[in-house]
This record gives sequence, structure tokens and C-alpha cells, in this order.
Amino acid sequence: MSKDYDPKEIESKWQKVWEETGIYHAGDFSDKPKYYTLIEFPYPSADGLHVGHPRPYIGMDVVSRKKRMEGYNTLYPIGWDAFGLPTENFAIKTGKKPQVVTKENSDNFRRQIQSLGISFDWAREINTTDPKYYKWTQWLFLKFLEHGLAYKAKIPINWCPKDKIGLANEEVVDGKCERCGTEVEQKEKEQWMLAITKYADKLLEGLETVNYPERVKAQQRNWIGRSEGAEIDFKIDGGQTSVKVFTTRPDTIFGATFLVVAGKEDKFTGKYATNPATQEKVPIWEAEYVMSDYGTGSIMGVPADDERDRVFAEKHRLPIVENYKKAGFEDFGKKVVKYKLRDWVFSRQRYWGEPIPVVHCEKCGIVPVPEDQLPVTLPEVENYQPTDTGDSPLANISEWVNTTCPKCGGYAKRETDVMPNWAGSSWYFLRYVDSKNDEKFASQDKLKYWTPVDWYNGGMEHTTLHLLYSRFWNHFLYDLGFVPTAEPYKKRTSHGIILDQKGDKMSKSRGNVINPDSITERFGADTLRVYEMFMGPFEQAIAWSENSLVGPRRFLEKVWKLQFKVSKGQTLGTDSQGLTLMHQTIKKVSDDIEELGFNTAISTLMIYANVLEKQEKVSQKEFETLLLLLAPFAPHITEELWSELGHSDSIHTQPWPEYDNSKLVSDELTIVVQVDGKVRGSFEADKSMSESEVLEKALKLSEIQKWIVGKEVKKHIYVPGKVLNIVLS
RNA sequence: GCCGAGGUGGCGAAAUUGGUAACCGCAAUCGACUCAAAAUCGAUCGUCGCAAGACUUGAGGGUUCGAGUCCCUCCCUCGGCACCA
Repeated sequence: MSKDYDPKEIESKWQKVWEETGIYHAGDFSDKPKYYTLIEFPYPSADGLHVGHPRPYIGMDVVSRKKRMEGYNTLYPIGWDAFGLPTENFAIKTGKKPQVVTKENSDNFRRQIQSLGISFDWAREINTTDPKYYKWTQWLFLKFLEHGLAYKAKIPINWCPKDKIGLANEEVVDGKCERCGTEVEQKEKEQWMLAITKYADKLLEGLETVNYPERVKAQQRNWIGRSEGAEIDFKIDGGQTSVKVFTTRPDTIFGATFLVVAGKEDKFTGKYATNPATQEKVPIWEAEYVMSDYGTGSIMGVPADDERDRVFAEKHRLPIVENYKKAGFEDFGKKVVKYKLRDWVFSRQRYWGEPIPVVHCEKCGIVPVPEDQLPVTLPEVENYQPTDTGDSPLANISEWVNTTCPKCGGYAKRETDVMPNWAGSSWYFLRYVDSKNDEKFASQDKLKYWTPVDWYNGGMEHTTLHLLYSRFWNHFLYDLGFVPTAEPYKKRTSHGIILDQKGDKMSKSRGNVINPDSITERFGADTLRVYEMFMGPFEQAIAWSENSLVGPRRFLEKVWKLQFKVSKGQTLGTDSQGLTLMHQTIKKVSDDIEELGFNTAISTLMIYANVLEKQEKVSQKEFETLLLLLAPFAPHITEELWSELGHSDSIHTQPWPEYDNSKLVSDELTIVVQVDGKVRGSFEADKSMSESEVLEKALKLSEIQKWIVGKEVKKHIYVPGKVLNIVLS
């Protein structure tokens, strides 16, 4: 009597076994080559996982499992990026401690992720809110401070009046807060800044050395916004003072008939400046179309060459010269490079973040907390509510704020700002290589062994935020000699998000979130995994379809039933065609996984299973090949079937199947015959048939005769083994 | 406006990169099994046509023996940037 496929039973059984045997633990150092696969670690929200979360985890799990089978010492870690506003807001609402909420949420996430059979190395799990972790985030901040890359500045910041928090430029979308959509206000505040602009060129040049999708590179280049030009002084009042303009076209200076300064800057408005090229007096105007925070905030108006300048000149009846003389690039002014990239506003006036580890001493000024006093831990507070004055809730904890200066021993106050939630995620991939280390953020040896990350998959929405920030931190650490490579990630890919059935983004507020628990319950984790990989191209956004889940489930049922057709002991495929298909399948699945072609890999496996199903008997070799190739996608069912075949070791530690190049082409070929480029017939030919034999046979076919009778065959084109085109006209 | 990715059956999609367009799957229709339904199995399934055949990859041109794929001119969708001088 045959046993039915019962995913529930076998999935929990094997998950336990894997945990006990620890087969996914990555050992440090090994004779094997290493491979480091990485996904963006999740923010453990109270809502739990939705079906969109695991798509990248499963995708990289497939890659990781294949790499493991190919003999790589593979590191595939996970952790929790747990600082941030939602948890803090939840704490404000419920009075629950953020520490407790974080624990509950990450426990729930862990359970959900583990139920999907993803081969994470849980022994390296990290949590950015763990003082043992953020001790090193603070230590890294001190390094920035030490090297002059962290500084305090009074700047107008983007202030969200609802979240009561300062935002980085990257967090403002269309003038609104990225999180809550509230109109952002400008507020002057003392803020901690990180000088990412000092790394603009390195971040730009580094892009040439990494394997990222073109759209990611383009977006980062765009964001950095490097432009080369010149600053030119236009003298006023006989040289007493001057207006400095920035232009990328200093060669057009002879055509500059006026200057425009940014809207608010009006002390020069109405005056005249001297064009250093023509020595003519040109009027100074102000206009909104000139940005105060780009270049010098002033431009020279060249109406003959610039569309906006022309419109402005026509409106205000300013002179337009055509046919002016072009200058050399460096004849006037000084060559400069400008960027759109701004320094990173690094402080937040909130509670749930890493305290910035400095104290303010009346005598000594800003004093870093000594390394041996790290971490500066978050104190327990009663009220997490931020203040309207813009101060952190930490400012109210006087026993924490009041301290002594580490330098002079006098009275000092702690910094009450915390870091943005991007801090912990800017270096987490480094911590994974040595997540328990109390002496260093990670040991040199382990960094040297594991980094850089070989393959990092994540969302497009992080391109100008996390991805850029973490590249910046890594470049900085490289310059300090702490990490072995400047670029942290060799290869970056991105997944498309999963939308709801109607094609809308899933979110709690829309109430359209689908929980993977309900899917695993009904179909099994393997079905969910195969479905998410099969539903469409991995890099493309795609709508969830409840109906379509049965396809992958039927496929797994089919594989399950194949076990009853296996004739044990028989080791090879039956005929040459069967063998060809097997080798083609191995090649296609192997190649596809490397290129994120998970959907086509599964399609190929389905074809193979369909063919085996039609056979009277299936050889053990054929069935095992199918199982091995399917194992990265459906780890539980394949493990079960593998063990049913009598194997005592795990399928996931077996060598990945290899294909034989010489067996990829079948002896029997189908030759398609075209007449004047239109398909008119086909016939089976032997691999060894010559061109003239193919032509001879094709001309004899009745369906071809019909088209060529009474006409002259002018020429023919033969693509060996594929197509013969007979040309008449 | 600039940069990037796209546009193929009722739906998700494939196409060895210039060589049989629509693989695989979903849905649908018919049939077998069943008292019945589900499940399963078999068949059909781009459009028009009884058929022979013709047409078909956003539109229109071109190159080629042959174009979804290459070139030119447009249109549309999505993502990013944007008075950036």
C-alpha cells in the first residue's frame, strides 16, 4: 500500500533533524572554497511575516543550498534589524517595553521562517538592539568621530511633525515623510552628521568594480550626482565684492548676459556685476529656479545656450547674444566638482536606537566615551513619548544624562540623541562572520576568510539608502585597515515584491496581507517555496494568486508518486534520449539558478518529471537526479524520498549532479524545413546526416514537394541540426 | 525633461540570444472513473476558417534566406531622479 504525501508530517520531522545535526552551520575556515550569501535582515514587526518576505529568503536559499552541494563552505546568516520607529510607537501606545516587544516579534519571525525550511545558520543570529551588538555600532561611530567624519552641525533639517523626528534627505519623498506621509517641515537643529560626501568619488568609482544590475548602479550614480564644472567670480562694485557662480559650461561665459541668485539671497539683487570675459556689466536677478543648496546658489545666465535661461531672459527682456565666442574650459574661474549627495544626518531625537556614545563637558566640549566603557546602554524609561521641543525622551532621565567627563572628571552630560535605524544595518554583514566576538566587531582572520559577501540580494528601495550607506561604512573600514576589501558586496541582485491578488502592495493598513502560516498549513512549506519561485521572474513584482498554488502542489505529488515506479538497482537511464534529457535538465537547472531563473528551472524539472511519469519504469539514477536538482527548492520532500531510497545521509550534503557535455545533444534530431522562410514540414534525422543528405531528404517530403513543384530551387540555407530553408524566389 | 526596466494567448509566462512563437503552470471545455462530487487520468485550448490555409509578439518602416530578438521613427506602462546650472 502506498503512502500518501503528507507535508505537515515530513516537514516538521526533517526540520527537527536538521536542527539537531546542524547541517546548515557554516564552520569558520575550511579547505573548501567559501561562499557568502546574504539577504537583507528583516525588521521584526508586530504583524509577523507576510508571503512577500520569504521570496528573497527562498531565492537565496536555493542558491545557498546549491552552493553547499557544489562543495562550497557556505555562509547564509540571518538576524533582526530591530531598532526603529514602529516598535517605539507600539511602546508608546501600549506601555510595553520595546525590548520586550522586540523579543516577542523576533521570536514569532524566527518560528515562521524556520517553518519554511530555509537553511539559515541560526547559530550566528544577531539582533541590532542587543547591547552586545550595538556596543560595536557605537564603537564604529567613535571611529568616524576620531577620523573627523562624524561632526555636529546646526543645519536646517527635514522635520516630521507627526513622528517628531529629523529625517535624512533619503527619507523624504516628495516633500513628505517616507513613513507616515506627513508634510515635512524645515527646522534648525544641532545634528550629528556623517561625512558621506567625502566618499562620493570612492563610492562612484567602486561601482566599476562590482557586479550590480545596471539600474542599481545608475540610481546610485544619479544619487551621488557628480558634475564637473567651474566656479567663476563676477566682480561687483569695482571689485570690492563678488558673486561666485557654478557652471558646467564655462566655455559659454561670453554669452552670459545676467546672473541669477537663489530665491532668498537678495543682497545683490538689482546690482551689476562684471562678466570677466566680456568686461560688460550684467544685471543680477533672483529666481526660484536656482537652488540655494546646489553649486554656489548662483548661476550665470546664458540665454543663448540654456533653455531655462532663455525663458527667464525673454520674460524679463534681458539681452540674448548669439554667435558669441567660446572660451576654453579653464580660461576663467577654477575647476571644481559638485555633488548632489549631501552629508548624512545621523542623529534622531528618539528612544529606540543606539545612544550616540559621547558626553558634553563644559570644560572639554564633546568627549567620546572611552572604548572600555562601551556599550552606552539605553536606560529604562517610563515614557517613550518624544518631546515637542525636539529633544529625545532620554533627555528626561536625569540620572542617566548627568555623568562625569571621562577626560577631566568634571560634570558632564550625556548625548541624548540616538542613531538612525540605518546604523545597525550598515555593518551587520561583517558581524555575521564572528557574531559572538566580545573583543572586536569581528576578528581579522574571520573577516579575511568570509568577506566580501559573494552574493547579496535585496530590495530596490534600499539602493540609495542602506546599500549606499553600508558601502560607505565598508569603504571607511577598509581605509582604516579593518576589512580586506573596499567593496562589501561582489554581486547584488534584487527581487520583485509580491503584490496582492489585485496587484496592490500588501500592507496592514490595506488589510490585504497574506500570512504564510495559512499557506503552509494547507499546502505545505515545499509547495509555498516552489510556488514563490515558479510564479514569475524573480526580479519582477508579481501578484499573488491563490489559485495557482495547486500547480506546484500537483507537481510535488507527482514527484512523490514517482518513487513507486523506481526499479532499484538499475543505475542508468533507459535509452539515449532519456540520457540526453537528463543531462540537459542538469545543465538547465544548474545554469538557471545562477541567473535567478528559478521559474524556468522549475519548469524544466516539471518537464523532466512529466517524462519520467510517462515511462513504465524509472531508474534509480533518473529519480535521484530529479531529487537532487529539486532539493534546493523543496528540501523536505526530497529529503524524505532520499531517505526512503535507503540513504542514511542527508540529500543536502550530496554532491550536485554534473552533466556531460557530449550527452547534451540527442542522436535523433528534428530538422525543420522551411520554404522561403515559412515552416512547411519537418522530419527526424540522424545526428550524422550531412547537409546534402538533409537537403535530398527534405526535397522528397510530400508536404515540401507541394510547394516547390515546377519551381526552381535557387539556394538553400542549412543550420546544422535545426533548420533547412529552401529558397525559391 | 533625464536615467533604468518593460509591452508576447483568458491569466502568470517561455523562447538555446538571428533559426518551428506561445515550453511549464493556472483557468476553461469535452471525455473516462464515480450513485454523485472531489481527487486522478486522457484529450482540446493564440485569432479567423468546415478545410486547405492565412494572420499573429505595442504601432509603422527597414536589414536578412529567416526578426519577439538587430536598426530607424513613434506610442504606452512601471521604477528612480528632477528648475542640479
